[in-house]
Amino acid sequence: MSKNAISNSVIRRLPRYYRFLGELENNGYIRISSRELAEKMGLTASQIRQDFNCFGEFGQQGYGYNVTELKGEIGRILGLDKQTPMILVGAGNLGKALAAHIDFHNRGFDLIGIFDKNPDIIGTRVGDLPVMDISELDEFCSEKKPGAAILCIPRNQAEETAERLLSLGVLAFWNFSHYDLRLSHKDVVVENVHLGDSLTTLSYCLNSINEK
Amino acid sequence: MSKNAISNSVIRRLPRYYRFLGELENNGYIRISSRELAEKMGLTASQIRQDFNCFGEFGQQGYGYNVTELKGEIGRILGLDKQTPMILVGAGNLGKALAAHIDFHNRGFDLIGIFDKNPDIIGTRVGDLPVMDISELDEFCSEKKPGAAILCIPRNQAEETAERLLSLGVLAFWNFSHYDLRLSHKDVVVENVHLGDSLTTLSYCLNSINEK
DNA sequence: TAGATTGTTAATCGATTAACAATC
DNA sequence: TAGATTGTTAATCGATTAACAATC
Repeated sequence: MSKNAISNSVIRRLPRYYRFLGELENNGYIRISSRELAEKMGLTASQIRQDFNCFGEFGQQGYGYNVTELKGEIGRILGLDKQTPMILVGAGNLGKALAAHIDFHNRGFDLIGIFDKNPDIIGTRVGDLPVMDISELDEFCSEKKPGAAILCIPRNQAEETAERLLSLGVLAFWNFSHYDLRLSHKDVVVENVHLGDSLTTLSYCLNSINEK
Repeated sequence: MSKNAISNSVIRRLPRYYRFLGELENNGYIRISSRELAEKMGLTASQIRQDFNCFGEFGQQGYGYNVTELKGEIGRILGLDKQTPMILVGAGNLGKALAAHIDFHNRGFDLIGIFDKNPDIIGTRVGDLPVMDISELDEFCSEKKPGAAILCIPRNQAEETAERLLSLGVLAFWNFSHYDLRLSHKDVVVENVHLGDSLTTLSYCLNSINEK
């Protein structure tokens, strides 16, 4: 569908477009111009038009963009019109919070299994899913074929677990372990989330305003 | 301390440098060259030297960088040599997970208070802090003067709560509510975290490899 | 039709990479 | 001293912004 290679900067803005268009839709907007959207999002109209034109022509001269239609297009570009089965490995505080907090279905995924190795956690429920023993992982994957996994496990288990999941056919990782997963395998998709780095950035910014 | 305006791209890399240098230190490294560090981090040696030179001269020709010394310098740049008192507003799943999961002290902050408005949560403990009633917020802030806050509250309460905290002297926000905080106040520091956007990006990347 | 706004090309700006003199 | 590697300037590359013809 995409024309050429899409730059990372553009990709990172797509979910935000999708989010804003959803809000506009909820607020009853039927159409919006690039100029108006730019103002709301803190971007330039040029950039918005350039971004959209990576994927096609979604607007109409003299009119602008139809909000619902554009949201639909971007949703399809993001792959939100279908759901990839996903599992969670590591049901500690953070894992449970994500399982409960995230609207997986609207993000292109379906959370179908949760695993941990702690006997105190195994058997408890998170939402409507039971936490399973990590020893059941192989069997579960053979049967249910999850294409993606959330890693909420300690740093030192991340690489080993990732390798195991790869061999079981998992292609994509949402990785919260403090480890920069850059697996040698090609065609593996990783989104590393470093919450600590995010907070550290806040520290930098807070301190640099104090200096002025 | 900083020479000129530092670009956002550089700022975003600083926490990652800090993290890698910590690892190197733990693994017994005494010195490292930009070339070697670049290889480990997946950057170029040029970029690393450019980045560091925004802040000063931390290396030595013919030798490279002393790991501990460089880590110390970057830590100071990031403001990690002191801790800003911080509060958490919203002690649901995600709030509790962050309170338990994040090494605040090593990120330049000190978590000193947790607030919620749900009576079922008020009074429970998260780590060694009790969850306080949000009605005690004003008094607490007047006394303890937190400079930063984590917002783990629903979207529709984010702006109002942020305004209230601002009036109480809070300068910086680590914002997990699904709302792009861009407050009109100047000198307000915000780090918006959109976990949903991160997962959506994973969806895009997963789907684009499938197309090839 | 006239006005508005897109899609797209050209110009600018900023970030990354390459090169090399300085120096440990 | 010779070798290594920085700090820094210059060259390249890519992303953002400006401009405008196309067209609804």
